[in-house]
Amino acid sequence: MSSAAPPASTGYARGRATREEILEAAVQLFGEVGYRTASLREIASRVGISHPGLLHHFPSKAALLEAVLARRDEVDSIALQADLDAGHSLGEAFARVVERNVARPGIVELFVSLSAEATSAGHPAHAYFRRRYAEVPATVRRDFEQLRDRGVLRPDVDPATAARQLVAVLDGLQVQWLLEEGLPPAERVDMPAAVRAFSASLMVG
Amino acid sequence: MSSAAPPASTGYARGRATREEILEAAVQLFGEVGYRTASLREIASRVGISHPGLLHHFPSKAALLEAVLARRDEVDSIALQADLDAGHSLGEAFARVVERNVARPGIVELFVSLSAEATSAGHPAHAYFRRRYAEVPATVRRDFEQLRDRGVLRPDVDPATAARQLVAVLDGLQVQWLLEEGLPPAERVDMPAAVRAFSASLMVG
DNA sequence: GTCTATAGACTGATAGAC
DNA sequence: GTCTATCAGTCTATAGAC
Repeated sequence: MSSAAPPASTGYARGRATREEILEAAVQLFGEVGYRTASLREIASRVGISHPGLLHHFPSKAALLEAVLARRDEVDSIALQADLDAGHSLGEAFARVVERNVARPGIVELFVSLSAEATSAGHPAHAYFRRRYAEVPATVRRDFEQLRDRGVLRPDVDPATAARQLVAVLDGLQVQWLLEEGLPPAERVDMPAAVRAFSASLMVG
Repeated sequence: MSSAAPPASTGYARGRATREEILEAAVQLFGEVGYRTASLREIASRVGISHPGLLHHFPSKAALLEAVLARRDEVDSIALQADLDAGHSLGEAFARVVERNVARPGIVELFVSLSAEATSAGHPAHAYFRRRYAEVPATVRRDFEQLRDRGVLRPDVDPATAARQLVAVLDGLQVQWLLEEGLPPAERVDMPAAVRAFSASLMVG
């Protein structure tokens, strides 16, 4: 499958490959300039097709955004679940998500740009991010409640507050990290280390 | 001065009033949809003039953005300094900044939108936010170092790491808070309380 | 100081050929 | 599945009248 196979009469294999390329280019450009400022023409030209060609695969710009978010969710949740299944704590699993993202700055840019943009009510990703920010801190809170019951969480730490703080630290560090682009690595935030340090500061001993 | 005075032959007083109105409307719209998506026509129409009328006061869109940022810096730094002069700790002064911002959601939206947008190298506020994110954590770090020397900071807390975390918590909570708009207040993050809780968790006993 | 008119460029989406 | 051509809308900025 894939690669340089000539377009078959079905056109199917070529179509699949292009769909992936489009999603990849869209992640990149949405990250660079945000959803609203990104143009279908620019995304299309980056994968070597015209913008009506792109619209054959995704019927509208908003549909393309939905597909981008659905794909990120799929990839991330599989990797996260694998880390949890391997016995890592939730905090450590988060740190490993960050570790992977540091290697793919486009993903970090995507979520920083989109979460800020989607803050406004009319944005096509508004509902997505509202759901995400309702669910993620709640999941972390439940995890912290279990840790508290097992005596692992520091007794003076409130699970709900700490969950919010962990998510906030994650998001806030990404902005700092992006704005330090080009600095010598030693002067940039070490995001995975910072996340681990914060998690550790919530636990006993 | 100000108010319903008829346009004098100098046109000066009227001009000053309009400049303030434009800046206010720009803060609002830049916050709502970001700098790039905001249009001069929309800002102009919100203050009841045409867009060439607006461009008489600010020669370009980027100049308008600069003026908005300069004005926010002025207002915020005066208020922050007043709190410090009144004997409040830096952490408490930050919490009070947040307290004021909660009453003016447009300001929170402005900084969340712009800091995310300005992450990309070509953005007209890129240099501004790079400077800001180099200076603010450094100032907090110096403050924490003094607290450590006076035995107020918990001995296991690293000033530099904690400074970064405090700034990150501030930024991250703003995103959470904006995405919880419309929820009953009890379910929304209490940002000032969360900032105070985080600051307190860094101090001894 | 504010306006109308306009230049010149870009946008998302559609029609229809191949 | 991809193209060219095009529609109807948007944008920043400028020219020039009043």
